[in-house]
Amino acid sequence: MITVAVMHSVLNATGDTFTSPRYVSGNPLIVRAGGLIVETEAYAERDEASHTFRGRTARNGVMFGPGGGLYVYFTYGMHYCLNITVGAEGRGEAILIRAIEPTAGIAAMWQRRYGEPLPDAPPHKRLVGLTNGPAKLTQALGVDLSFNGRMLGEAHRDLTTQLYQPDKLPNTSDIVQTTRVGISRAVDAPWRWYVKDSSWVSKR
DNA sequence: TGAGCGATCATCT
DNA sequence: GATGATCGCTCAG
Repeated sequence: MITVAVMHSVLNATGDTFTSPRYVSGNPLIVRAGGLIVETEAYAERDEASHTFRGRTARNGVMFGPGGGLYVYFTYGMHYCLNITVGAEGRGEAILIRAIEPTAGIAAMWQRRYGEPLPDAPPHKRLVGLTNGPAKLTQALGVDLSFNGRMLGEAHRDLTTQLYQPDKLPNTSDIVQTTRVGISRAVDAPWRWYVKDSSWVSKR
């Protein structure tokens, strides 16, 4: 239930100071970027696929914190992934944000992802590629290890969630529940959810 | 269009 | 020393 609630939220991030010659004339801007969460995975404490399965370590300590914390980890030598803790303090539970549908700060996300200004007529395929994966969205939002251990809504380089048009929430029938991606253990646990009709879902 | 694979390093065994 | 909650490029079909 918590996972589905997270999926009904908009994720916003105030990334690093960002300068683009196209949008800024001489002065750097703080850019707020974000999007509707359209794909998530849940990881529980006694879950073989979870970082918390073997107990608390220096790396996964944030996952044992109170709900609403940000657990960011570095993987494959080059990627960051973002989780939001959801369990009570002492329980290693979190939700991996796997994809968002951009709603704000698209120019900033484009610059971060592709290293170039947003073109006048951006190809749909590249718009989707901005944030249709856990490491893609962290790159687009400017999320790195400096966010690890912070709480949602914390000031300065913060990350927040808010309900997206509460009167227009998608029906639960529009949400698909299925197995998680890219794991080698507990592969049958149906702990991934995504918005059925969103182009930004990483894998169907 | 999909399979295969290299990149690259923190973390854990 | 091995592995990984990934991504993007290349190549074959």
